[in-house]
Amino acid sequence: MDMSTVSEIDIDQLAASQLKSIKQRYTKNRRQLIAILLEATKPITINQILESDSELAQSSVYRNLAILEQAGLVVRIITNDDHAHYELAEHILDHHHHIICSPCGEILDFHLSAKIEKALESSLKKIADDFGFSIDRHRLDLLGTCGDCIE
Amino acid sequence: MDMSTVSEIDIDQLAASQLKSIKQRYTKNRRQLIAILLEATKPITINQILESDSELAQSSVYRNLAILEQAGLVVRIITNDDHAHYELAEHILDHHHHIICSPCGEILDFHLSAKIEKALESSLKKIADDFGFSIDRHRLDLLGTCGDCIE
DNA sequence: CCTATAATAAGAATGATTCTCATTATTGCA
DNA sequence: TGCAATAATGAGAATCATTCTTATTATAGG
Repeated sequence: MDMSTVSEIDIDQLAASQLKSIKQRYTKNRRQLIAILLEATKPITINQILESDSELAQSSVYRNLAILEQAGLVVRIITNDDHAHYELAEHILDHHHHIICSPCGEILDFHLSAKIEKALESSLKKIADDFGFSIDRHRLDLLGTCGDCIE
Repeated sequence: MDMSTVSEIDIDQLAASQLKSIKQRYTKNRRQLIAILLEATKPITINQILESDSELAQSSVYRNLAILEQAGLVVRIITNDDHAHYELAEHILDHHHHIICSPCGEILDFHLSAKIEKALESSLKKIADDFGFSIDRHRLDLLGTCGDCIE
């Protein structure tokens, strides 16, 4: 299997189709956001997006990320950091979790072994049933301090 | 084992001692916050705290919850909801995770079986090492829709 | 009982995010 | 291809949870 679950060409089709299903267009700005998130390889903030492309208007970035999130293409990640982080949804990347540095706010992706992930999922399914919840997804975060911030 | 890891009497001693270690006093307001969180049995928002005791000043509640968090007595929980939720730290309650209803913002606690929790922890320890992270804690959230919001 | 120091609380300030609305782009149809 | 009709854009205003300021009040320790 190659690096990503979905090839870059397919992403455009996927994005167009998922946006269409909520009656939204796949515009130049939205295409650009997807491209930036794809290059980032880790969750990034709105400020980082604005720095990486000075053509983008802040208000449009906020609005379009919200729309991409509604379309299920992008996930917004909230931590104790002031700024939200954004990354592509798991069916575009793959299922993973986040390791978060509390001092600097950086977020990196990590993967659980298939075995533990599976055991966890089946546990969680049972728990959701017990609570009468309908589950969308789970998230697992590791909170601590990265090597750079330890010194 | 009884309902909580630490009995109510011990909490006062614990709170006093943990506050002292960061040179803070265990005042009437802070005692009251601990009591409210203990009664809540689930994570609650600042608004809910203010509603439950009209004597408390909003600014003091914010400040004191931040201090209780620094002392390691309280945990602040951030979700996609606008309002942060607060609950007592895990050495006062016990280690647990959160099931979150996206529509209404409600948060409930759940427990993983000891077996899976243990397997997960040892996995996470290895991953933290690989990343050169020093880990404080992990958190696992189940995101979905509660029974009340499904109808 | 004093005095120094910390905590309190009312309201102002901050800042990420959301909203407004006039302008610009796009789509579908003739 | 040209023309509405409709959607997207972007600049700046508004919102609102949270944090900060500061004058007042409480507390601890000699």
